Amino acid sequence: MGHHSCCNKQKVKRGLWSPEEDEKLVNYITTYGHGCWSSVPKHAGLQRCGKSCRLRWINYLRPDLKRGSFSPQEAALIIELHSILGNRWAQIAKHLPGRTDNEVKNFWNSSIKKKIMSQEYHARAMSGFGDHRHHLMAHHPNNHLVVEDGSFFSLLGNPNIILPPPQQHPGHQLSLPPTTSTLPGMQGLLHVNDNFELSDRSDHLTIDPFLSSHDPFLVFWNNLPRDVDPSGPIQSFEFENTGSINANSGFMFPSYENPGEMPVMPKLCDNAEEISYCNLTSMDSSSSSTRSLPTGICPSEYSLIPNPQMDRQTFVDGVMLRLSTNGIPFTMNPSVATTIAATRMEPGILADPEPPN
DNA sequence: AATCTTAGCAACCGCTCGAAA
DNA sequence: CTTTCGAGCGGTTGCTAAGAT
Repeated sequence: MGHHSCCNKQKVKRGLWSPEEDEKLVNYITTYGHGCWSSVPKHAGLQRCGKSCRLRWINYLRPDLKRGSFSPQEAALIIELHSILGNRWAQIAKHLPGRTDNEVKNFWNSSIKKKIMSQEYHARAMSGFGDHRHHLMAHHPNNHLVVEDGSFFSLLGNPNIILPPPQQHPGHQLSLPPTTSTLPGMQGLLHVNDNFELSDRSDHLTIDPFLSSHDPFLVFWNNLPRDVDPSGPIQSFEFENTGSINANSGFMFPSYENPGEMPVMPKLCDNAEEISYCNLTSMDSSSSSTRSLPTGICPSEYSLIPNPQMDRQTFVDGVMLRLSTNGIPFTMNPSVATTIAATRMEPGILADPEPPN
């Protein structure tokens, strides 16, 4: 088992880096940039291979690294992302500013992996390490939906929730399956009936934290009026106490008319006016109903890391996340709305369209 | 106190991918 | 089209320190 090809050409040092080596590498890269990594050790005066230099810089010397132990929020995010992305550490790390894929991988293998095996830890992680209940509150008449609670869970963690690109759906129509049981990763959601309950406040909904990672958005949808006209003017609605939420009474999770269609990232736009909508047609009961689902997310007030390569977009800071459905604005606390997820992203969905030549 | 075990972490290795020749 | 090379990724190894025996 020999060294990498770039390491065979010269005598290279291996093993831990000395402070002197670190200093040489930092001085060189901060002055000249890394350029071609294979030429870095020569120019920096290091007896290392370029690959080793690259790794040392990326995983340890980069100035934007966070260091230190992972916060509970980061741990919860890693768990959430891993449940969707699997061992794609680089993808996961992209959503953790200042963390490297190596760091996330080590943390997972040395810490989370074992703990998550136990049901107890799993429940704790999903509960957000804090308050044991999440709260969704709809404030009428301002039509603001506020998710209270500083803990983490995903808004759109369900890949099935992401809409196909509009160009593939001129009518923006999605059909919903009669049951969610066949949707991947949705097993737990069938228990939603048993764990959702309404508090004594008519506009106050309490969700069992163990299931809260499953899209509070859906709770919101389930309480949207059924007679919304997506083509009509902006209208208000009431978020009513309709009794217990019945997962069977309305649609839960959108599927795709064509299973081969790719889910896409919600469109990100610069202002609320650009938010667009899709209709969802429920076909799980004798009478169909149509609701409007926002396909646009307005991040104008927030620090968003846009990256076309990302599978998910992470909100880093911010006060409130302004969303809108069917022309009806509402806000969400981004400390809760940590991630907006999608399994795939179509080119051009995130970025502004190229101007015509 | 000595030895063994374990956890955490840094670094390495082999592989894939994409760009360039 | 094929080859080469660099960058990046995920799996794995190996070192060190702390804890257990």
